[in-house]
Amino acid sequence: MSSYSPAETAEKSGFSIDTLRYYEKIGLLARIARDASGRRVFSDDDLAWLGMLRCLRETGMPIAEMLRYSELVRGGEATLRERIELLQEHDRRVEDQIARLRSQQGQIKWKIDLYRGRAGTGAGAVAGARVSAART
Amino acid sequence: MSSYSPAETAEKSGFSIDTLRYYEKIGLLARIARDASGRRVFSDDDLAWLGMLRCLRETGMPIAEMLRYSELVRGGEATLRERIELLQEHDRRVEDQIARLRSQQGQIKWKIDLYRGRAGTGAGAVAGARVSAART
DNA sequence: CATTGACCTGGAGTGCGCTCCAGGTGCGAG
DNA sequence: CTCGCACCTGGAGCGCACTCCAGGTCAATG
Repeated sequence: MSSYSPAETAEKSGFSIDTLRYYEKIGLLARIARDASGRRVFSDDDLAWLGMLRCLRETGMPIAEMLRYSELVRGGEATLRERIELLQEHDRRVEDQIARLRSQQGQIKWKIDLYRGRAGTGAGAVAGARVSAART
Repeated sequence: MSSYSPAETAEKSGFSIDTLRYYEKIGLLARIARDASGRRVFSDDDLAWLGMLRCLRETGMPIAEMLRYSELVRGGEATLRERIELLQEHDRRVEDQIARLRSQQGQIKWKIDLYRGRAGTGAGAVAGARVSAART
Protein backbone atom coordinates (compact mmCIF):
# COMPACT_ATOMS: atom_id res chain seq x y z
CA MET A 1 0.00 0.00 0.00
CA SER A 2 1.38 3.35 -0.92
CA SER A 3 -1.33 5.53 -2.37
CA TYR A 4 -4.25 7.15 -0.67
CA SER A 5 -7.46 8.91 -1.59
CA PRO A 6 -8.12 12.41 -0.34
CA ALA A 7 -10.42 11.04 2.35
CA GLU A 8 -7.84 8.54 3.58
CA THR A 9 -5.17 11.17 3.54
CA ALA A 10 -7.31 13.56 5.51
CA GLU A 11 -7.89 10.90 8.11
CA LYS A 12 -4.25 9.84 8.35
CA SER A 13 -2.77 13.31 8.28
CA GLY A 14 -5.27 15.02 10.50
CA PHE A 15 -5.86 17.81 7.97
CA SER A 16 -9.29 18.23 6.44
CA ILE A 17 -9.75 17.59 2.72
CA ASP A 18 -10.36 21.29 2.28
CA THR A 19 -7.12 22.07 4.04
CA LEU A 20 -5.25 19.60 1.85
CA ARG A 21 -6.60 21.33 -1.25
CA TYR A 22 -5.80 24.69 0.24
CA TYR A 23 -2.23 23.61 1.03
CA GLU A 24 -1.77 22.43 -2.51
CA LYS A 25 -3.23 25.64 -3.87
CA ILE A 26 -0.83 27.84 -1.92
CA GLY A 27 2.15 25.67 -2.70
CA LEU A 28 2.75 23.78 0.52
CA LEU A 29 2.02 20.53 -1.26
CA ALA A 30 3.16 21.16 -4.81
CA ARG A 31 1.71 18.91 -7.48
CA ILE A 32 0.00 15.99 -5.92
CA ALA A 33 -0.37 13.10 -8.39
CA ARG A 34 -3.74 12.60 -10.08
CA ASP A 35 -5.53 9.52 -11.35
CA ALA A 36 -7.10 9.16 -14.81
CA SER A 37 -10.12 11.24 -13.86
CA GLY A 38 -8.22 14.05 -12.18
CA ARG A 39 -8.54 12.99 -8.57
CA ARG A 40 -5.70 13.41 -6.15
CA VAL A 41 -3.63 10.37 -5.25
CA PHE A 42 -1.41 10.84 -2.21
CA SER A 43 1.76 8.80 -1.71
CA ASP A 44 3.59 7.71 1.42
CA ASP A 45 6.02 10.51 0.74
CA ASP A 46 3.15 12.97 0.72
CA LEU A 47 1.97 11.54 3.99
CA ALA A 48 5.40 11.96 5.51
CA TRP A 49 5.57 15.53 4.29
CA LEU A 50 2.13 16.21 5.73
CA GLY A 51 3.40 14.84 9.03
CA MET A 52 6.20 17.38 8.95
CA LEU A 53 3.81 20.19 8.05
CA ARG A 54 1.56 19.18 10.90
CA CYS A 55 4.43 19.26 13.32
CA LEU A 56 5.53 22.70 12.21
CA ARG A 57 2.00 24.03 12.13
CA GLU A 58 1.14 22.80 15.59
CA THR A 59 4.28 24.26 17.05
CA GLY A 60 3.12 27.61 15.77
CA MET A 61 5.05 28.13 12.57
CA PRO A 62 3.14 30.57 10.35
CA ILE A 63 2.13 29.36 6.92
CA ALA A 64 4.41 31.89 5.24
CA GLU A 65 7.42 30.29 6.88
CA MET A 66 6.29 26.76 6.10
CA LEU A 67 6.08 27.96 2.54
CA ARG A 68 9.65 29.15 2.67
CA TYR A 69 10.66 25.81 4.12
CA SER A 70 8.90 23.83 1.43
CA GLU A 71 10.58 25.92 -1.23
CA LEU A 72 13.91 25.05 0.33
CA VAL A 73 13.00 21.38 0.30
CA ARG A 74 12.06 21.65 -3.36
CA GLY A 75 15.40 23.33 -3.95
CA GLY A 76 17.15 20.04 -3.21
CA GLU A 77 20.27 19.18 -1.27
CA ALA A 78 21.83 22.56 -2.00
CA THR A 79 19.50 24.09 0.57
CA LEU A 80 20.34 21.80 3.47
CA ARG A 81 22.19 24.49 5.41
CA GLU A 82 19.30 26.90 5.13
CA ARG A 83 16.83 24.24 6.14
CA ILE A 84 18.90 23.46 9.21
CA GLU A 85 19.02 27.13 10.13
CA LEU A 86 15.30 27.55 9.65
CA LEU A 87 14.48 24.54 11.78
CA GLN A 88 16.98 25.53 14.45
CA GLU A 89 15.46 28.95 14.67
CA HIS A 90 12.05 27.38 14.99
CA ASP A 91 13.32 24.95 17.58
CA ARG A 92 14.49 27.91 19.66
CA ARG A 93 11.08 29.48 19.45
CA VAL A 94 9.48 26.25 20.56
CA GLU A 95 11.89 26.10 23.49
CA ASP A 96 10.90 29.65 24.49
CA GLN A 97 7.28 28.81 24.09
CA ILE A 98 7.62 25.84 26.43
CA ALA A 99 9.49 27.91 28.98
CA ARG A 100 6.86 30.63 28.93
CA LEU A 101 4.07 28.11 29.22
CA ARG A 102 5.75 26.52 32.22
CA SER A 103 6.05 29.80 34.01
CA GLN A 104 2.53 30.84 33.17
CA GLN A 105 1.32 27.48 34.33
CA GLY A 106 3.07 28.27 37.59
CA GLN A 107 0.98 31.43 37.94
CA ILE A 108 -2.19 29.53 37.23
CA LYS A 109 -1.40 26.87 39.83
CA TRP A 110 -0.57 29.59 42.30
CA LYS A 111 -3.93 31.17 41.70
CA ILE A 112 -5.68 27.84 42.13
CA ASP A 113 -3.95 27.41 45.47
CA LEU A 114 -4.95 30.90 46.50
CA TYR A 115 -8.56 30.09 45.70
CA ARG A 116 -8.30 26.81 47.54
CA GLY A 117 -7.10 28.67 50.60
CA ARG A 118 -9.99 31.08 50.41
CA ALA A 119 -12.50 28.35 49.75
CA GLY A 120 -11.33 26.63 52.92
CA THR A 121 -12.03 29.72 55.05
CA GLY A 122 -15.56 29.93 56.55
CA ALA A 123 -17.26 31.15 53.41
CA GLY A 124 -19.62 34.05 53.84
CA ALA A 125 -19.71 33.83 57.62
CA VAL A 126 -17.73 36.99 58.28
CA ALA A 127 -20.02 39.42 56.48
CA GLY A 128 -17.87 42.54 56.23
CA ALA A 129 -14.49 40.77 56.03
CA ARG A 130 -11.81 42.89 54.39
CA VAL A 131 -10.15 40.27 52.23
CA SER A 132 -7.94 42.76 50.42
CA ALA A 133 -7.41 41.13 47.03
CA ALA A 134 -10.87 39.64 46.85
CA ARG A 135 -11.44 41.21 43.46
CA THR A 136 -9.46 38.68 41.54
CA MET B 1 1.53 55.38 43.26
CA SER B 2 -1.57 53.44 42.41
CA SER B 3 -3.25 54.91 39.38
CA TYR B 4 -2.16 54.80 35.78
CA SER B 5 -3.04 56.45 32.49
CA PRO B 6 -4.08 54.32 29.55
CA ALA B 7 -0.62 54.73 28.05
CA GLU B 8 1.15 53.64 31.24
CA THR B 9 -1.21 50.74 31.61
CA ALA B 10 -0.61 49.63 28.06
CA GLU B 11 3.10 49.68 28.68
CA LYS B 12 2.94 47.86 32.01
CA SER B 13 0.38 45.28 30.97
CA GLY B 14 1.69 44.55 27.51
CA PHE B 15 -1.73 45.09 25.93
CA SER B 16 -2.20 47.92 23.46
CA ILE B 17 -4.47 50.83 24.37
CA ASP B 18 -6.89 49.61 21.74
CA THR B 19 -6.92 46.19 23.27
CA LEU B 20 -7.56 47.64 26.71
CA ARG B 21 -10.56 49.52 25.35
CA TYR B 22 -11.70 46.42 23.52
CA TYR B 23 -11.43 44.31 26.66
CA GLU B 24 -13.47 46.83 28.58
CA LYS B 25 -16.03 46.95 25.82
CA ILE B 26 -16.58 43.21 25.77
CA GLY B 27 -16.64 42.97 29.54
CA LEU B 28 -13.26 41.54 30.41
CA LEU B 29 -12.41 44.70 32.29
CA ALA B 30 -15.77 45.91 33.57
CA ARG B 31 -16.02 49.54 34.54
CA ILE B 32 -12.60 51.07 34.71
CA ALA B 33 -12.60 54.27 36.80
CA ARG B 34 -12.66 57.59 34.96
CA ASP B 35 -11.27 61.00 35.85
CA ALA B 36 -13.24 64.27 35.73
CA SER B 37 -12.96 64.49 31.96
CA GLY B 38 -13.92 60.91 31.23
CA ARG B 39 -10.47 59.38 30.79
CA ARG B 40 -9.68 55.96 32.10
CA VAL B 41 -7.72 55.66 35.31
CA PHE B 42 -6.33 52.19 35.97
CA SER B 43 -5.57 50.99 39.49
CA ASP B 44 -3.06 48.47 40.82
CA ASP B 45 -5.92 46.02 41.05
CA ASP B 46 -6.68 46.56 37.38
CA LEU B 47 -3.03 45.96 36.62
CA ALA B 48 -3.08 42.73 38.59
CA TRP B 49 -6.20 41.60 36.78
CA LEU B 50 -4.60 42.45 33.44
CA GLY B 51 -1.66 40.32 34.47
CA MET B 52 -3.99 37.41 35.02
CA LEU B 53 -5.73 38.00 31.70
CA ARG B 54 -2.38 38.12 29.98
CA CYS B 55 -1.38 34.83 31.51
CA LEU B 56 -4.60 33.13 30.48
CA ARG B 57 -4.52 34.64 27.01
CA GLU B 58 -0.94 33.63 26.34
CA THR B 59 -1.59 30.11 27.44
CA GLY B 60 -4.25 29.92 24.78
CA MET B 61 -7.48 30.50 26.63
CA PRO B 62 -10.10 31.84 24.21
CA ILE B 63 -11.69 35.18 25.00
CA ALA B 64 -15.08 33.58 25.51
CA GLU B 65 -13.68 31.53 28.37
CA MET B 66 -11.82 34.44 29.91
CA LEU B 67 -15.17 36.19 29.83
CA ARG B 68 -16.75 33.35 31.73
CA TYR B 69 -13.92 33.49 34.23
CA SER B 70 -14.27 37.23 34.77
CA GLU B 71 -17.97 36.83 35.34
CA LEU B 72 -17.18 34.27 38.00
CA VAL B 73 -14.75 36.67 39.62
CA ARG B 74 -17.40 39.38 39.61
CA GLY B 75 -19.75 36.88 41.17
CA GLY B 76 -17.68 36.97 44.35
CA GLU B 77 -16.56 34.30 46.80
CA ALA B 78 -19.57 32.14 46.02
CA THR B 79 -17.95 31.20 42.73
CA LEU B 80 -14.61 30.03 44.12
CA ARG B 81 -15.30 26.37 43.38
CA GLU B 82 -16.19 27.10 39.78
CA ARG B 83 -13.14 29.28 39.35
CA ILE B 84 -10.95 26.52 40.68
CA GLU B 85 -12.52 24.06 38.28
CA LEU B 86 -12.11 26.39 35.35
CA LEU B 87 -8.47 27.06 36.12
CA GLN B 88 -7.75 23.40 36.76
CA GLU B 89 -9.24 22.48 33.44
CA HIS B 90 -7.12 25.13 31.78
CA ASP B 91 -4.05 23.96 33.66
CA ARG B 92 -4.61 20.49 32.23
CA ARG B 93 -4.78 21.90 28.72
CA VAL B 94 -1.56 23.79 29.28
CA GLU B 95 0.06 20.59 30.51
CA ASP B 96 -1.05 18.80 27.35
CA GLN B 97 0.14 21.65 25.24
CA ILE B 98 3.59 21.47 26.80
CA ALA B 99 3.74 17.72 26.35
CA ARG B 100 2.77 17.98 22.71
CA LEU B 101 5.27 20.74 22.10
CA ARG B 102 8.02 18.66 23.67
CA SER B 103 7.30 15.71 21.45
CA GLN B 104 7.01 17.84 18.34
CA GLN B 105 10.24 19.54 19.26
CA GLY B 106 11.72 16.05 19.33
CA GLN B 107 10.64 15.53 15.73
CA ILE B 108 12.14 18.83 14.70
CA LYS B 109 15.46 18.06 16.35
CA TRP B 110 15.44 14.65 14.71
CA LYS B 111 14.93 16.29 11.34
CA ILE B 112 17.76 18.73 11.99
CA ASP B 113 20.05 15.81 12.79
CA LEU B 114 18.96 14.03 9.65
CA TYR B 115 19.83 17.11 7.61
CA ARG B 116 23.14 17.43 9.44
CA GLY B 117 23.96 13.88 8.47
CA ARG B 118 23.12 14.53 4.86
CA ALA B 119 25.00 17.82 4.83
CA GLY B 120 28.09 16.01 6.11
CA THR B 121 28.03 13.55 3.17
CA GLY B 122 29.98 14.64 0.11
CA ALA B 123 27.31 16.94 -1.26
CA GLY B 124 26.55 16.53 -4.94
CA ALA B 125 29.54 14.32 -5.59
CA VAL B 126 27.62 11.11 -6.14
CA ALA B 127 25.48 12.30 -9.05
CA GLY B 128 22.80 9.62 -9.22
CA ALA B 129 22.76 8.68 -5.56
CA ARG B 130 19.51 7.05 -4.49
CA VAL B 131 18.97 8.84 -1.20
CA SER B 132 15.46 7.51 -0.77
CA ALA B 133 13.80 10.15 1.40
CA ALA B 134 15.54 13.05 -0.29
CA ARG B 135 12.23 14.73 -0.92
CA THR B 136 11.80 15.99 2.58
C1' DC C 1 -6.25 82.56 22.72
C1' DA C 2 -4.63 79.01 19.61
C1' DT C 3 -2.37 74.80 19.43
C1' DT C 4 -0.92 70.35 20.76
C1' DG C 5 -1.36 65.87 22.38
C1' DA C 6 -3.45 62.32 24.94
C1' DC C 7 -7.58 60.57 25.25
C1' DC C 8 -12.65 59.61 24.01
C1' DT C 9 -16.57 56.97 21.05
C1' DG C 10 -18.88 53.89 17.69
C1' DG C 11 -18.04 51.37 14.10
C1' DA C 12 -15.51 49.65 10.11
C1' DG C 13 -11.46 47.08 8.56
C1' DT C 14 -7.67 43.56 8.83
C1' DG C 15 -4.88 39.20 8.75
C1' DC C 16 -4.71 34.55 9.39
C1' DG C 17 -6.04 30.06 8.40
C1' DC C 18 -9.04 27.79 7.09
C1' DT C 19 -14.13 26.31 5.65
C1' DC C 20 -18.01 26.34 2.82
C1' DC C 21 -20.54 26.64 -1.46
C1' DA C 22 -22.35 26.19 -6.23
C1' DG C 23 -22.01 23.88 -10.11
C1' DG C 24 -19.90 20.09 -12.50
C1' DT C 25 -17.46 15.29 -13.61
C1' DG C 26 -16.69 10.38 -13.65
C1' DC C 27 -17.17 5.68 -11.79
C1' DG C 28 -19.08 1.65 -9.69
C1' DA C 29 -23.45 -0.50 -7.79
C1' DG C 30 -28.21 -1.89 -8.58
C1' DC D 1 -29.36 3.41 -17.73
C1' DT D 2 -29.76 5.83 -13.57
C1' DC D 3 -28.14 6.74 -9.05
C1' DG D 4 -25.31 8.11 -5.50
C1' DC D 5 -21.06 9.34 -4.09
C1' DA D 6 -16.51 10.95 -3.79
C1' DC D 7 -14.22 14.14 -5.87
C1' DC D 8 -13.17 18.43 -8.79
C1' DT D 9 -12.74 23.93 -9.37
C1' DG D 10 -12.84 28.90 -8.40
C1' DG D 11 -14.22 31.87 -5.35
C1' DA D 12 -16.86 33.63 -1.43
C1' DG D 13 -17.42 33.52 3.58
C1' DC D 14 -16.16 32.93 8.37
C1' DG D 15 -14.37 33.26 13.32
C1' DC D 16 -11.16 35.12 16.10
C1' DA D 17 -8.79 38.78 18.18
C1' DC D 18 -7.65 42.54 17.53
C1' DT D 19 -6.48 47.24 15.01
C1' DC D 20 -7.55 51.34 12.76
C1' DC D 21 -10.28 55.39 11.66
C1' DA D 22 -13.09 59.69 11.73
C1' DG D 23 -14.63 63.05 14.31
C1' DG D 24 -14.72 65.04 18.84
C1' DT D 25 -13.30 66.60 23.93
C1' DC D 26 -10.35 68.52 27.28
C1' DA D 27 -6.21 70.38 29.83
C1' DA D 28 -1.96 72.27 29.68
C1' DT D 29 1.52 74.93 27.08
C1' DG D 30 3.57 78.95 24.49
